[in-house]
Amino acid sequence: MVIPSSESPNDFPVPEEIAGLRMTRQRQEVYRILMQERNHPTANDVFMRIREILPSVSLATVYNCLEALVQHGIIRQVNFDREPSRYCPNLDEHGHFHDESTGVIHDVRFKPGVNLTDLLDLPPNTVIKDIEITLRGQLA
Amino acid sequence: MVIPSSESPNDFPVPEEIAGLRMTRQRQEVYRILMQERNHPTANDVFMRIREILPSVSLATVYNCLEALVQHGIIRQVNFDREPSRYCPNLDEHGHFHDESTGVIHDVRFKPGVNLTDLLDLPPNTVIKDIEITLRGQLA
DNA sequence: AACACGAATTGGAATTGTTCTTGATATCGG
DNA sequence: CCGATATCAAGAACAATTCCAATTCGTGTT
Repeated sequence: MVIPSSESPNDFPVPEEIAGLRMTRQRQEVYRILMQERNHPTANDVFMRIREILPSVSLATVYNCLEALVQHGIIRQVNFDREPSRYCPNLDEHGHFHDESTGVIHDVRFKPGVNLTDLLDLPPNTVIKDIEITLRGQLA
Repeated sequence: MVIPSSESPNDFPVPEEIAGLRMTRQRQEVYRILMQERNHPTANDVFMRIREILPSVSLATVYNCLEALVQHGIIRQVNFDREPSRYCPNLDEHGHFHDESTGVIHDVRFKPGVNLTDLLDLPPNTVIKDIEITLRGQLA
């Protein structure tokens, strides 16, 4: 059983401001939870975790914080089919492997030297802003 | 203005049964619409189109048909972020490029000889069932 | 420290795409 | 033709997310 602490563990520094975004207490906690739980939690997962420390936070605020962090490029939003969105603080270019037998999502790096857009037959003059690569399967 | 024809254009053969799936009239039409409109339509797009020919079809039936076709590997379901699902009759391995300025979705082939899983740093003993690669950007 | 103002937060209602439920209808094997 | 099974239609239900209005908070300025 997890006993909620009145104070959030300070495992790593949470800046007061990132990329021009005011880091309020709620945003700090949301970010901290993402850094701490590398499980690609959903908004609701974050909501349940944050209430252990800041019981008054609303789900809407969690969504607001997540969106603010995403907009400022501090975290990434990851979608699998129509499942609830998940959030990921790993900013390196990477994909996601969804293990269907456990439900766990693994980050997948590209092999060294791979530049994905080189391998695609893209229309000419394409400006790519974002790539998302997701895999479904099982760890046999 | 489009005048609904009482009969569906028979541009290509629609089998009576595919992969063990009974091809009812509704499923035939849904499939035909997807083959005809390569715009990656949403369920609602298909719904509006099918009513021109079969006015009694319900949205639920469109969803049922699309799901049946997806389950039997006849079409593919494509998701962009949290937007409505889109459907695609192109079964070749390919990605999707979402042009943000026009909203159009382009199929993106891999360059010849590219095997995506070779380029990824996957955990050992991984069985991949499905890969989805989506790109967002603009045609400059 | 008090103030003013914009930003952030809350809680609940609303929205949206999709799924479920129920009863009717069609189709298949015998 | 008959019963079993699959499919369909219509609308209600659902779940994730967004919107809204009211309050609170933070920050910069006197």
